[in-house]
Amino acid sequence: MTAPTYDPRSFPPFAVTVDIVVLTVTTRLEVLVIERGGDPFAGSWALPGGFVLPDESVDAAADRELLEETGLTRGKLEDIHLEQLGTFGAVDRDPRMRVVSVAYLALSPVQPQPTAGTDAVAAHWVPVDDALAAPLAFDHHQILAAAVDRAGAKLEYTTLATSLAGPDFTLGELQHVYEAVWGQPLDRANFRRKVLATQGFVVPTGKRRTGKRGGAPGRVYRPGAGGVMEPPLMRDEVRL
Amino acid sequence: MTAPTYDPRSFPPFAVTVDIVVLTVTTRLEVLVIERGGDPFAGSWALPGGFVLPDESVDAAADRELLEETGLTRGKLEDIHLEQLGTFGAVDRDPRMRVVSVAYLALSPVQPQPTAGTDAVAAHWVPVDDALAAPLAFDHHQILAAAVDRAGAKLEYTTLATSLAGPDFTLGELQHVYEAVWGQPLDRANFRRKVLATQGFVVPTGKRRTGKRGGAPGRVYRPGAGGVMEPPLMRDEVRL
DNA sequence: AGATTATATAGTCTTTCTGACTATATAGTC
DNA sequence: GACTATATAGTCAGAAAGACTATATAATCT
Repeated sequence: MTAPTYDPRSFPPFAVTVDIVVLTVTTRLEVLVIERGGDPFAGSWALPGGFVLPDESVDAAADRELLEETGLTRGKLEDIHLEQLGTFGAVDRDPRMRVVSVAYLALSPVQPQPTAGTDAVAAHWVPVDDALAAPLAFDHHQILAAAVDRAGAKLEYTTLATSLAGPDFTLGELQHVYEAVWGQPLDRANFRRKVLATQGFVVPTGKRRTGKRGGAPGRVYRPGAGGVMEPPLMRDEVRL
Repeated sequence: MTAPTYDPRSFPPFAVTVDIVVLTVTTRLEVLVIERGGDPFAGSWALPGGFVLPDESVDAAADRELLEETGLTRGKLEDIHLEQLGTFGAVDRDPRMRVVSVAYLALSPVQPQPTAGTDAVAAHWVPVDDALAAPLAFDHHQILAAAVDRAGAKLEYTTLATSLAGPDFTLGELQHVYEAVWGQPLDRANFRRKVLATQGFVVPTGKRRTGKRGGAPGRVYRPGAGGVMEPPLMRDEVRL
């Protein structure tokens, strides 16, 4: 090994940060970004995030940052799916110093007014397509792309879409989540059949709700307990 | 944010390491472990790994460690699948200092005699079941369990099993890879049908090979170019 | 040598699931 | 009141999987 003995007194010091891709679905798939105030990448969009503190785990840092950026209280936070996405550790990903960033994917059923961080930058929701087309700071384009890929893949074999569809939803709204994330239309009848046949996907509430543009009022469901769909719900192709 | 402004001159310093779960299939699923020489966890098994150096990316560190531990040359390394598994960042995962470890999963078609590291510890292959039953150092039990889960899941929807089956293999040997990773028997005829029907899974070499215990000589295949299986090849249940 | 055992390969049949499609009811909008 | 959007129920053909049978080949046991 090039590194000598595992010695507590001599190791290369790194900064470790967390970056969070918070996705939500309105009419389209959107992501929470902040506008950078200072250099480098001043004025560019970036993902919310920050340093991991010495006395907190990396996962706890992600929890904390999500809370701080979205202003969500602890109780509501439990409704937000948060999972580790991957770690990005290129040597020159931050021009100032050596930073290793652990990226997280969060799925929010609501779009809270984001809180501007203490570094006084604006935070807001933007369509994912716009964010991917814009020049993002650091390697955040790569991170965002990975997050969208992961989200799309997870909708195939888990019931995670309910995490994006709100506290309750009609099957039409749930279908819209799939179509927004996958960027492709689905057959309504077949989608219904699959969702209703999957144990633990949705739970009927007994209520009905009418959409904005008319149409018959659909039954309202809550997220079920289930996790894995087997066999999966599949899309045509994976968009690259 | 609790952390003040993103300031290059004041950040909490972390040690960043990589840990590698190298899996292979012989008669069973096996993992490469090292025997720790010094404290903490002296005498315990641990995953191979080491510090990320200041001038290399995290991915490059994983490449390097794999090379050093297995003694594989660059050319052969290309045959070994290596992917990031996840990052483990609990506050007290190393009793000596704050260490964040990026874990990798490697799938080796061969079992090279492992090289003892410069820290003079023995490295050897052990059955995964034994490793999971033994008291592993640090949080390596958790990492190994995550690796086995990931490997099992990936065999379902990718053609990655060929990375574990050797440079060439019969369908019986490929089936044995699945059975070793999943810990469950598969129907031979149905397995053949699925593999041969999946584009890019295997490529016939035209040769035949006889096993150790007799039986008709099977056709020998090479890994195909394909990546994703759709629909996936499924097992009965996910073992937890 | 012949029986036994292990493996490889081809094929059948039934059930399940999907994709494509039709029909009908309900609610808002032009 | 016609039109449009949505919700829900249902049909039908094809694809795929699970369970199973049959047959051929090679090593090993007796």
